[in-house]
Amino acid sequence: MQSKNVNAHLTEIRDYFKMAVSVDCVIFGFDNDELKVLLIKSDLKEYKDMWSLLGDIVRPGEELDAAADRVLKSRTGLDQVFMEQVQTFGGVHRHPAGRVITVAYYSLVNIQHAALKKHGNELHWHPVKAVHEMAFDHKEILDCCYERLKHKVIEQPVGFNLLPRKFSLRELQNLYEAILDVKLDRRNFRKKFLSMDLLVDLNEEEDDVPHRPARLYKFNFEKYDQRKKRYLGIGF
Amino acid sequence: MQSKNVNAHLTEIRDYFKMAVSVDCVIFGFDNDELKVLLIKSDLKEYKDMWSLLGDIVRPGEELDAAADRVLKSRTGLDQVFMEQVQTFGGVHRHPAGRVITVAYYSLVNIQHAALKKHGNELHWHPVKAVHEMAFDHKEILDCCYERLKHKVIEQPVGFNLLPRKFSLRELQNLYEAILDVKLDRRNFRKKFLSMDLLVDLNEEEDDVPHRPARLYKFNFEKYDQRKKRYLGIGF
DNA sequence: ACGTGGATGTGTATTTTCTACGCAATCTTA
DNA sequence: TAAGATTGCGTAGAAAATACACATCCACGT
Repeated sequence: MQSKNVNAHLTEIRDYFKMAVSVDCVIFGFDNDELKVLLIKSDLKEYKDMWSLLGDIVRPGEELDAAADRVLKSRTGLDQVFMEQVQTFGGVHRHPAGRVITVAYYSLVNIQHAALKKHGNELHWHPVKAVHEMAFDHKEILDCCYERLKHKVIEQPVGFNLLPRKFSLRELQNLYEAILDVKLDRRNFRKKFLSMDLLVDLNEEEDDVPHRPARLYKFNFEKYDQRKKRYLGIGF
Repeated sequence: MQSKNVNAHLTEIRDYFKMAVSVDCVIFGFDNDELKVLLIKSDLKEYKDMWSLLGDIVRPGEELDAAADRVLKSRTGLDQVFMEQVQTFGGVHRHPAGRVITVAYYSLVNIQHAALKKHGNELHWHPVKAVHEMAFDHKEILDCCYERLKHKVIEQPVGFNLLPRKFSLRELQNLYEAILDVKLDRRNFRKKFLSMDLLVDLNEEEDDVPHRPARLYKFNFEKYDQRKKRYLGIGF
């Protein structure tokens, strides 16, 4: 930003400082072999009974990431989960109350660990594929974050954040198939993941399954963090 | 007591609408086999004589993308160039004038087509690798956009936006080598690009080169636009 | 007790892509 | 006209992605 504009007439400056900034969180979970998103019923009369993302105004003196963390924690009790800023939506008329620019985040949570705090509002996990109409421009934001997630999981193993600590390769594959909406070959998927050497074999087995139980693994976060961000396959 | 609380509440609400939003443009160009970025000397006393990105406050009633377009056009005369929103920076103290949240964009322009409008300010193309200290948090923003660009060019052929309409494969390779800061094999690079079938052989040759002239190509934007966004190599 | 169903765990062959080079052709300049 | 530098093309080997077969294990029903 150029200072010239900041130093313009004071009245102008006041106009410029009349915007509000909010954060909106697309909170993804995984349950029942489906990718889900946490939504809340809008209490704005303009969007009565429509579902909306979890968000809030950014407070004066509050960092953007902190605001997103606060929203997540206040609704799910969770913190220190995977979260990433995605894009900022600034449509002039996107909010009935005035010019509200919103910074969109998505986060990946273990749906079992989330302790939903309803505060009287209706809070619900929705299958992502079943969400259509939403309040504000939230459907657009959801779509944008979902695309980012798809892109992310094929580059880096972030899917683990959606799973329980212990999981089988089948569960992991179901997760990828659900997110990417593709069918994957079981054996190649297994080879691919085991060759990354990021899974720790727990020498445990599934329980309570009506068939041969699978081995359980956990993700090796330490090794992943140590390892340099892998060189992306440039191709040329 | 009661009224005091109400007043406090009102003040709070007003505080929420006391932020300013700006856009900052990382304008990339390519010249002399170097990736360059267009910077301007800051005239803010806090950052006297330091280089900063081109940006401006988002006006009331102005879309974010429109603000970025306006900044680009006002300084370079260019419009309808490749531009992408990257990330939003909201550090509480990032601007001396108050809480200014900035949305970062990067754009790719043909440096020859840019007609710099100096307005008395110092405007200059800097080699990206030679930029170190900058005003505000602009170095961080530049780095972030540069990383995004690196990521982008290995996924989609956007580099053409930095080149003249007619170019040789050598120039194209120099571009990629400069952006990615790698050395590429000449023959494999050629094969890779020709196999994409996005280059149109113009049956023309370079001129004024002290060696065998290379064939000139142009990018086939029509074919690229028609073609679906290629399925990213999932790998599993 | 035993076979069946369904899912797990491992291996191998094929295809495709990436990578590493060799060499002739072309143009400029000495 | 030879030397130097760069372009343009092709081929062989390595690595990765893909396709596919089969044996093993556990729960359950008869």
